[in-house]
Amino acid sequence: MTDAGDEDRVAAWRAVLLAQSRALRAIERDMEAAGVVSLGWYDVLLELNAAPDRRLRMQDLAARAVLSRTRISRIVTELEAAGYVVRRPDPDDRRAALATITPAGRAALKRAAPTYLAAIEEHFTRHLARGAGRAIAEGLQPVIDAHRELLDPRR
Amino acid sequence: MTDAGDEDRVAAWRAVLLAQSRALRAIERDMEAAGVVSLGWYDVLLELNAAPDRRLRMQDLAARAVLSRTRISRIVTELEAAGYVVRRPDPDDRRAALATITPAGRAALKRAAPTYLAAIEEHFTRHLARGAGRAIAEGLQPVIDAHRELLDPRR
DNA sequence: CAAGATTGAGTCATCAATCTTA
DNA sequence: TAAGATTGATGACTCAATCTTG
Repeated sequence: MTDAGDEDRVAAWRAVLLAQSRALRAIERDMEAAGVVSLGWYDVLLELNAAPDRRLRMQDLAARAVLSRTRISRIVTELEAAGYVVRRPDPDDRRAALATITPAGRAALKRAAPTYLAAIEEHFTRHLARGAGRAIAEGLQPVIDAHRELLDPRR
Repeated sequence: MTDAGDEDRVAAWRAVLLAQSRALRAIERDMEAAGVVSLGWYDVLLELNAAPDRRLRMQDLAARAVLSRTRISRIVTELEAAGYVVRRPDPDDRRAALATITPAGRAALKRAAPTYLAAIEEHFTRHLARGAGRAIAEGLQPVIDAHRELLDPRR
């Protein structure tokens, strides 16, 4: 059953799984406690804010964020109700919907940013040894890229 | 709003988040397609199998696996119905429940192991550069340990 | 009254089906 | 007929309340 050699080969995977699930819970708790937008909302607002013209098609949003296509749809509906985003059909391809962040959305993002950054520092970054952050980010990038191509070959 | 310095400090976190969510989905799909136990079940069976006497209290199971205390309770109930685990009160402390893996459970674990290992290789490990696996595992360990202590100071 | 565990009720996320436009 | 997106139904997960034993 999973001998020592196997264990070695899955160690990095299990470390990612454990570190992520532990830190994520803690970060979400902090954001909830601070009364700022949830992590899901934050991620969507962050990507929209960074996008050209501050807007993105649903699909591109899903590819960038850590969320499924359907989940994006639901979250954008919530964000729209909160006034943080507007959704309009893409004039170039009327099947597509463009989500655009509003000034209120940018304000909410700005309010949440300090909590978000502090929580990541407290529950994740703070524990990393010198250089480990870069090694992790660069080490994992090929994994992320490989799956991005699978999802969306044109990128 | 999140300037370049901030981005650097959260890069490792976002990489972990993205790599985990992408790879996890793919691994779960493979296990589902192969008709073997789910990742949740696998994790519990794996920990039980590795434990002294092949058994663990619910709480210790939750601390080791990537699952909450309540979720463990639910999964153990399912595993028990499948005949993969038995649950008995701990004779030393009758408040506690001990979950023990059965021979059928070990067989299920053994059947799932090749798919599990192959999926991790295919969707995660394969993409890592030489040495990156170890750097990631060792780099993240302090994060995991920090949260373990928070959950359970005696360990 | 605290610790270990389970359960009822509610929330969140996903799949498959659907709607609309290309 | 396919691509983009949304939604209805369902299953997974979590919180708080509860039960039992220390």
